[in-house]
Amino acid sequence: MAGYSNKETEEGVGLLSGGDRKNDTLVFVVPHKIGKVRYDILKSASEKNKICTTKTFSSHVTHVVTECSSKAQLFRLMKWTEGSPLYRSARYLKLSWLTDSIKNKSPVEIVNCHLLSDDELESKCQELHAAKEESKLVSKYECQRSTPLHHQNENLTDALSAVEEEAEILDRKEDYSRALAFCKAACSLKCLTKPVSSIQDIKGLPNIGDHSRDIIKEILENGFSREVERIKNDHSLQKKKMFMSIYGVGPSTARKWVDVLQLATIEDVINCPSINPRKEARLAYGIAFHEDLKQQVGRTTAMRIRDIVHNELKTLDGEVTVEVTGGFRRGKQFGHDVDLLISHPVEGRETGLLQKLIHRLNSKGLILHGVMEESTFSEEMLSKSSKLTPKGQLDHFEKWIGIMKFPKNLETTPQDSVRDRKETIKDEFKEEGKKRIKLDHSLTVTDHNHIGSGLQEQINKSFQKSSTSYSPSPASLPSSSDLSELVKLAQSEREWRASRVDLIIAPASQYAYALVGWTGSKMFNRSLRLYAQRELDMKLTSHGLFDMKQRKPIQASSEQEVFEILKLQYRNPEERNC
DNA sequence: TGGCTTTACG
DNA sequence: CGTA
DNA sequence: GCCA
Repeated sequence: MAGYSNKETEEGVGLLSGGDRKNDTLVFVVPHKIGKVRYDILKSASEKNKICTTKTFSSHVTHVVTECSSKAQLFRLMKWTEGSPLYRSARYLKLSWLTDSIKNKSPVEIVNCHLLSDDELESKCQELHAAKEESKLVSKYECQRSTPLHHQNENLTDALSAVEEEAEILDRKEDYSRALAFCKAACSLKCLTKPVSSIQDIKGLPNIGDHSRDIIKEILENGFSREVERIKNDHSLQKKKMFMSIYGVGPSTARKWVDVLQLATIEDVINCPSINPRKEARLAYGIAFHEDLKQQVGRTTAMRIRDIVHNELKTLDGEVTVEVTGGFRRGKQFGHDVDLLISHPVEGRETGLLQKLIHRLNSKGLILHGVMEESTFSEEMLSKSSKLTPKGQLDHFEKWIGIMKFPKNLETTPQDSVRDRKETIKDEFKEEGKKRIKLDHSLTVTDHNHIGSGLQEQINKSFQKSSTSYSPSPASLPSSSDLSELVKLAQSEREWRASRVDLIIAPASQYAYALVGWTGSKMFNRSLRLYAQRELDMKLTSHGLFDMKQRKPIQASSEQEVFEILKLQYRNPEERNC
């Protein structure tokens, strides 16, 4: 078929199929069903990408694109005759070929879904119907649905996320909620099992109103949204986004740096005399190690950090458990930080562990920077509306938020190691049932023992190899958080990579709730908590669940039990990627 | 038109 | 204000 | 912005 399209025209211009040379492509956009405004949008977008379009048919036309649903309909409309040699010379395609080409910035290869069907009756009707049925089944709360990490509508959710990000950075009060709205709209698309191909497909989806629908509609029709393109081309916004990727910088600081101080790069920040984060060490480390921290942590690295931490904990108490939570537990291959949930099967034996752990890690030179957070949590706080609860009488630390040094010589990522790990995790999920706690506290511990000891040897070797780069803090670290000192350290030859790590301690009684909370996603938790409050009159946190009617806390010993109490179908962590 | 998860810590 |  |  492709062979026939390689032919000579009157002017002797050789035409190749697939548009090997952009200049050879002339796209006839059939005006029927396409308004003037839309044609102008398509035309200017095409021209930007050096694709020529025309409103009139001629012998130079190489591609005919149309909104008509079949070739038969098109020929009837144009009053063409099927047999005419003139019309046979071009390819007959759906408009999606042009919009895909605009997205691709060059004519794309023609695939099956671009072809205009010959039949008037289409199987598409069926698809539409199925999609419509599906969207009716999308429930109101995100926590009632299965939301996989990868889905069928990433182009649309990316667009909505872009609008969401813009709202997050604007500093009007109502924008916070606008951002939430776009986030929810994207979530509704994430749980669909088929790509949205027509605006009909999103009829009945929750959380998609006028604005989101218009954005989706525009992308379906033209391949892009003018609002999203505007956001992508907003340089000031992009700078703020970049600054917000610094650990310790939020919307307010990013706005100040771009709008007031007129900074554009990390170098500008480092060299800006009016920025002196001496007071806030966290920010100084965030700026200095931005290169390290913006790079995503791989799954294998996350698991190794877990093993390192577990090894240290085992010297303190053999029964302690460590679980990787956060995005990795939901199946992500990369993450911006590593969340480790630490617990002990015996209630109370977890107290004081975190301090000792940090001390040990520090003495081995594995800690770059960190902040301990005290916990004042008590049962009454769940029920009490008043905020004044006196500080905990005991030194009780709930979490450590910091930056660890990960030895580069452990960074090797053999493929089978990755696969092994994935399977281990999957098995843990499968087993996760009635005997969750038991598994955590027996089988998994012994399982990791083996991996751990080999690792310990490697770490020990690293220490011997270069005692200077791993010498314990604070000896090798600048005593103050002087930014230029830290930048020097960050830019020096070092044998470790800085990684963001969160260590969280949970007593056995709170473990199930902590696991749900720290596994996320953030959106899943918001939805879960809103649902608990609205539908059950219960208050959910990462510490527990409180029944507001009975005025008493409700215990749970596994994630399954938490879902059960909340009258929700259980969702695997991989299904919580809202 | 009010509410949008949670809410303390550093 | 930023982080979880 | 979306919903009750």
